[in-house]
Amino acid sequence: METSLPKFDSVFSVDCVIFGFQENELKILLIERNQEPYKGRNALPGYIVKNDESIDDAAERILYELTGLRGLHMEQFHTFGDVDRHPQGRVITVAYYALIRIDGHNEVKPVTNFARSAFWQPVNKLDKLPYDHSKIFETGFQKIRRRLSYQPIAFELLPEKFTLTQLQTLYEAILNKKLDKRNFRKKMLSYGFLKELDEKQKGVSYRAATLYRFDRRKYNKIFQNELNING
Amino acid sequence: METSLPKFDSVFSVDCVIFGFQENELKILLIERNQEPYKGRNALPGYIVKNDESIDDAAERILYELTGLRGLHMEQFHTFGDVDRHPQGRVITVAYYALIRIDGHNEVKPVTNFARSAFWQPVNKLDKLPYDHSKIFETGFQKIRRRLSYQPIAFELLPEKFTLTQLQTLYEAILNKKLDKRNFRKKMLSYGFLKELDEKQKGVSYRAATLYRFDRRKYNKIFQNELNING
DNA sequence: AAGATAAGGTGTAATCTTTACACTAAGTAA
DNA sequence: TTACTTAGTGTAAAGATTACACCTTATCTT
Repeated sequence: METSLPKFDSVFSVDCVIFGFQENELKILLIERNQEPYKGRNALPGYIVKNDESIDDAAERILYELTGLRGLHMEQFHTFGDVDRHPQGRVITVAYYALIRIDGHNEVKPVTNFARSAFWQPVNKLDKLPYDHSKIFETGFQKIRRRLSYQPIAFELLPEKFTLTQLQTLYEAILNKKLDKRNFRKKMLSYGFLKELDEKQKGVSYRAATLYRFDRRKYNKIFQNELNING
Repeated sequence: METSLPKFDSVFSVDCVIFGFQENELKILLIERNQEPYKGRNALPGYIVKNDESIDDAAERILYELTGLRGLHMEQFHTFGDVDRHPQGRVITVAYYALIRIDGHNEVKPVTNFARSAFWQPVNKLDKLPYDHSKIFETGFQKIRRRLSYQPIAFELLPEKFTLTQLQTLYEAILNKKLDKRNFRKKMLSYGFLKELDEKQKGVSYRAATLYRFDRRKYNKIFQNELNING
């Protein structure tokens, strides 16, 4: 299958691990490939960096072309450069992650026809991915897990208004362990960047929980200080 | 100066930020370049990755060729890919750092003639470096600083036998702040991976301090657990 | 309307960690 | 012997983390 493909010398590409949270599950964004190799297989959104664009710019462009998502804050986390990681030749790939709120405003849909479709896949229902994409995903997952333990990045993933239980469920999904409800709430509220709203959850068949909103201004102030203390 | 140089299409390179500790100063390893561009200037050890080697392997080889150092544990920390970061064309560079004990067994000396010399330069006496090497250094420095705050990596930099004051001075150099002597000692000793020796510091004109040795076995055990707790 | 169901919401005591702080001890040099 | 310089040590207060269980409130069912 792969032998008839053209050989090229060396290129860089970008691969994206985009995390979202939907129906109480942590998910990542996959595309269905519409090109050989691995045509028809699901993979991380990724493509080749152009010669006249920085890798950061490439990451933005590629994510947009393959999924329609734009303007995310993406962060580089590792570069994968094994000789045989790509069947067509030497491809070194820079991996990025981002966290995004899945809502009505960001339907995912490829813009070019390199991808046939884009969709959210729960992280614990991931099949083996082509190339070394499974390894890339695992590395990225570890990075956000570690990062969550010193920076409350989870808000990026939640809707604008959320309940404390949703927040906790998300933490549990990322950290992969149960947390104590009272301690979790105490700690989160103690940060002071959660604003309690005069609104309750709707459409549940039990007692509705209070909604909260994330106050980015306060968060930045606190996080700034933390940086200064450590560095 | 740069216009007469050959243009190439796109390549990957590796740059190394190697930290050492000598005479109570934190230093990094620089080379004097023996090739255009920037011939005669001091720069980070770095060179082009071959087409048939992984970037990790390339990092090892390049460091050896330019400085004579071998077998270090190097860790990738960031990839720099701005379009114009290299005057001759598109060069994306993967940056690595390592921590090393400077002692009699690792004289630094280039093996190829791409570098005229290799030497240790105190981090707070660094001039502006060519390419974006200053930025690469800064990023690497930030990474080890952050890493030090959750993992006691400083031992890599010290001689086999060291005093607690040396250890503290090193911490202070990396974190760039004064630490409390009593609290520092209490904390370091509480980890349990420092072994007190029956030996004292020699050649000082004041009361000699007790020497300690780092117990890697115990350290690994503790660090393993920490990983499990957080992940 | 009463009862069942299901999640929401709350406080305290014990333990551990971190911080702040200052003097005596020991060795060398003059 | 004295002066100098760094080594080495303890404690109390404040803060953070952990473990733990019950009542409340809304909805749904009968």
